Amino acid sequence: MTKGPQFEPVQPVRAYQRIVEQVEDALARGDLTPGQRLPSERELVAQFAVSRSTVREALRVLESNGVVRSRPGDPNGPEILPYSSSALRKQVARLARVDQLTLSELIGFRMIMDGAAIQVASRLRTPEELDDLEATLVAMRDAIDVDFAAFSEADLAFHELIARISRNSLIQTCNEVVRGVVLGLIADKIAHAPNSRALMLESLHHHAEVVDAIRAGNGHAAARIARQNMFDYYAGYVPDSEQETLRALIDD
Amino acid sequence: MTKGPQFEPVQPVRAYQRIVEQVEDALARGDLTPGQRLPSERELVAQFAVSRSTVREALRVLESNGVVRSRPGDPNGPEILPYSSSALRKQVARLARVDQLTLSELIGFRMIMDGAAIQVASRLRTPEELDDLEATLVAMRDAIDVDFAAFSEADLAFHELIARISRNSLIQTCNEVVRGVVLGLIADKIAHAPNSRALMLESLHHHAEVVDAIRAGNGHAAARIARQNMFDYYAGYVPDSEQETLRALIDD
DNA sequence: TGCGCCGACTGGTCTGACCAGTGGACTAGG
DNA sequence: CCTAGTCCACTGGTCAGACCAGTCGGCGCA
Repeated sequence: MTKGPQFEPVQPVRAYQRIVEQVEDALARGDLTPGQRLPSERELVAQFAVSRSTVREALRVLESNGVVRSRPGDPNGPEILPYSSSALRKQVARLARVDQLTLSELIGFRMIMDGAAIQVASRLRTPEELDDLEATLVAMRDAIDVDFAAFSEADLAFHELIARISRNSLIQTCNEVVRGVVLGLIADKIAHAPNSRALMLESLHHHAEVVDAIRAGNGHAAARIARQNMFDYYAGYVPDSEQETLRALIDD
Repeated sequence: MTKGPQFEPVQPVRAYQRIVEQVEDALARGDLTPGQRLPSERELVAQFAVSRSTVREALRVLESNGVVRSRPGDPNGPEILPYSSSALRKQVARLARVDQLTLSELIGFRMIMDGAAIQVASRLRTPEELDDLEATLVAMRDAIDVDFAAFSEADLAFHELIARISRNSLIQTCNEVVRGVVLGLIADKIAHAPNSRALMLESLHHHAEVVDAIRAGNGHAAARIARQNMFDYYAGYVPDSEQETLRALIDD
């Protein structure tokens, strides 16, 4: 090795950090499963042989990681949560706010991501899954008559299904997370747009075309339509100067 | 509205949570910028008019979100960190461990993601960026003679450049995060593989082909080669049963 | 000028206390 | 017997004050 020994900066391990590790390891090993309860804070004090402040600092870390949730007064201890994308979403939302991630980058990410997922899905889909997609279209149609929130939920179900068909739960999670952040930024504007209903109908139409293309096994076409749809749906909310960048993503 | 009023569960806002919000808002507004220091804990106690325990619980949350870092003995207060993907990576790593995300899903995600980024990049790249890519290839060649870690770093630079050319920092972050998690799982195995050097050479060769295809403006070919490369590079580390799923991702 | 000591800080941890909630057990009243 | 109300043990959230081991800047000594 030409570089010589690689020393890393040494830093003390905090007690609360070791508690966090122990809990997360227990979760990874399966000794702890979602729905179970952690002992109460005072009980943890005894088990870990540290002070309550230390236990609580560890719990705050676990809580912000989406691992547990504490509820005051609950006779059972903190609850072990099932994995949810909320912690990831928080990170991405922070990225968007603090790191100047623009709306057009978020949308561009979705266009790329969703297009790729649809392309993969159009090859892997089983006949049953095709039926499921059709069913989702019907649900979307019905939801239009309710309100935007309902339509949005049906749309989410569609994309979740696509991600599931692509056999990759990370895609599903990513899609869900970024979609959540995007909607958080502009859902109100869409919901109150005067042509909201027309937008929903057009989106539904595009979705149907996507499903047709998937049925035909034409992944390229399906992905292209999906990207076009997302562009039409969202592009109005990004500055004109950035619209061109997004438009460039439509064709592959 | 046909659904009636939608009540949301009301839950008390904790003091430490409001401190977290205040700090993150200040960051979002730009009142706080990376590199700056927060006041010391005892000073924050005075400013927020809460106890030190509360301040510390808030700091633990901020710390686990990658917003600040505390160092004992530091005469300056906690440091405001620039955004880094470390917090995101922690989430994805947890997802991988706890939520049974498989290695093949992580690799599949990268194949899809990176392929899409390369496809976009091959259209958007400027001549200068093409030169930068060539330069990265040279760096990779040199790094092979050093060790695997160096090669890995040069490879990271290549992918960062691709992501940057695709004009989307979220892609870059995602790529970096998932790449980090994958390497964390199998870097040792690759580094100590007997044919490690041959693998690196082959990978370099593929990268060169990708650059050629990008220069030619053939996004499809570039993406396909990149996916193939990633498959060759990593597939040996996933169970046979899952290799087929990955192989299906190579062609588009 | 250079070096080492010192002291004023830092964050990490601990102790012990109080409070407002929660929910189970217990009890009085139907 | 069952219900409704009370009570109480316990929860997590917060507080005040203390000690410790580090860190680092400045002062004074060689």
